[in-house]
Amino acid sequence: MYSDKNTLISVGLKITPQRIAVMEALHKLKSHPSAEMIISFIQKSHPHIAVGTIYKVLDLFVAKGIIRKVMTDKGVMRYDSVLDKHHHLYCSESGEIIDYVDEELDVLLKDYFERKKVTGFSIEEINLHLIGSYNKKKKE
Amino acid sequence: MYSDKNTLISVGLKITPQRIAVMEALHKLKSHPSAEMIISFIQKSHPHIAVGTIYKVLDLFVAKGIIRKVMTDKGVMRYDSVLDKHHHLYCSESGEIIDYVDEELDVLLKDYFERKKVTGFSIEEINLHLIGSYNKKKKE
DNA sequence: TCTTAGATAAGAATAATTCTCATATAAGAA
DNA sequence: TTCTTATATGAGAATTATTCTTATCTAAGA
Repeated sequence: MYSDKNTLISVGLKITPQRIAVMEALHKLKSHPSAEMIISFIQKSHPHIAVGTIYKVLDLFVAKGIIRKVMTDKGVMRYDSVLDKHHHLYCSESGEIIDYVDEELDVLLKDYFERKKVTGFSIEEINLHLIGSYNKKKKE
Repeated sequence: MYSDKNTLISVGLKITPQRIAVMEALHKLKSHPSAEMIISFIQKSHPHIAVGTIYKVLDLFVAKGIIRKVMTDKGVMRYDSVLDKHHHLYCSESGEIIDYVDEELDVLLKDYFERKKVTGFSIEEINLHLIGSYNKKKKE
């Protein structure tokens, strides 16, 4: 797997301490962190890195395809450093967002949309969002 | 189908002109409007309704289950007045969000997750988000 | 018509993100 | 190794989006 520096080089970006710090934060905060979580994390070890810089670097990484923005209905930006095809579990209790990977599911959805052909709409991506909660099994 | 007033009454809310205006806006702006779109729409005909009131009424409607928040990766709140089970098409060009309804898809997903049983995670809702674009067919 | 619990207006406050521009610096050239 | 310069960053102001506060208004039951 690429190192952080190699990733930057591979997309034509200069290696700066601030960018390395952001990438580290994204990898260590595994749970699709919000901008605020990333900022807090970074400022613990790099208190001099400006908030504006972090936002700018995050936007740059999204633009370069190094990370992706995550959909939420909370009105805050969250980020995903895992680029491989996956879906998300949204814990309605904790707010946690967990990756869900299953190739069978991907095939199922792909087949369905090849059959169904949503008229006039060219599909680029299919994301499944599962809302639920951990552990407390509903007794239905 | 319920009228706006009946909807309010059915969830124990008083009928106020501001609430009626918000409901009208939600029904007329069919495309999962952002808070800003709703505010702009309402202030054309009700310039005296305060922005804070609109936000408060929207939150109240979400809390009462009259409308729902829509997931986006844009960091702004958008709302959905259609409560029936459906999925969304996200147009990556226009930003438009369109409802997608297909019972077969719902059955497919339900069956899949009954077989798969995501360990320790109690599913409340399954939402499919299709990202793509209209009309310009990709020549693959 | 009166009463009052709850709703709203207005704008201040907060939170999240973007912008500006002087200064710093990564990295290629010499 | 030093120099150069195109690009990056810091700092905080500005903007945008949303929430809070509280005096006043009002929906609807009595």
